[in-house]
Amino acid sequence: MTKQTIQCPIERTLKQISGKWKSVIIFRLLEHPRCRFNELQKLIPECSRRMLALQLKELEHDGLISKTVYPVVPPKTEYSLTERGKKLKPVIEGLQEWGRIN
Amino acid sequence: MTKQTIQCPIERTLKQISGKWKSVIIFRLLEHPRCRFNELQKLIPECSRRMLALQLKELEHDGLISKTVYPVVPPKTEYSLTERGKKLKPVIEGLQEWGRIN
DNA sequence: CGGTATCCCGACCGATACTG
DNA sequence: CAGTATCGGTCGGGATACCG
Repeated sequence: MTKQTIQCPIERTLKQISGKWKSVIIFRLLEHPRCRFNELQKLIPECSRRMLALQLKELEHDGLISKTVYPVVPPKTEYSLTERGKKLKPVIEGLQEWGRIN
Repeated sequence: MTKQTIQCPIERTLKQISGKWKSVIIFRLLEHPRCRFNELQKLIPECSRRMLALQLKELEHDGLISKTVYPVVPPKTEYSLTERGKKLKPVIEGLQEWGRIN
């Protein structure tokens, strides 16, 4: 879990999106709503299965994404952004844009 | 120095602003241009002198802030945002705003 | 398929002391 | 005033193996 020593809003936000893969996961989920675990893996190949699971868990805990588990065999899950998570769109795009031109 | 394994623009940006105190330093410099070392310390009291120096050095290295050293005794330095750093304003404000209402 | 469990190393960061 | 040096603890995250 994220270490918590939050002072100001900007840090609150960064804590929630600055895990190693979180921002990329959110970014991917913005373009690909409702992704399965393996789909996310393919979209972010450098991220290990372990880390993907960890980051997804934290994002879910922070209420940025939600997880749907279908009780089937083999297992099937789907991840999507919550309303709260979707509100990050302009922020994520701002980060993306600044990084692109700088 | 920041570990570098950059894939996409959004991560480039986060690498540069998500050090423990970087975002706050930038935020402070947006409202208080041209800050001395001790002034920043007072603005961010929870940040140790050591960490402040480290973070400032990385921000300078990444071209987000610039440092002016006045050759006087006792020493006097001033930190301010570069043009590149100032362009982060909307991004930082976006982070701030999202954190404030969420 | 969608995860956990375990081991382990290096980066991050606090505390403290020293310096030009 | 504006830093640097050193030590040491914590923890993020990689590699690998296992599971329902």
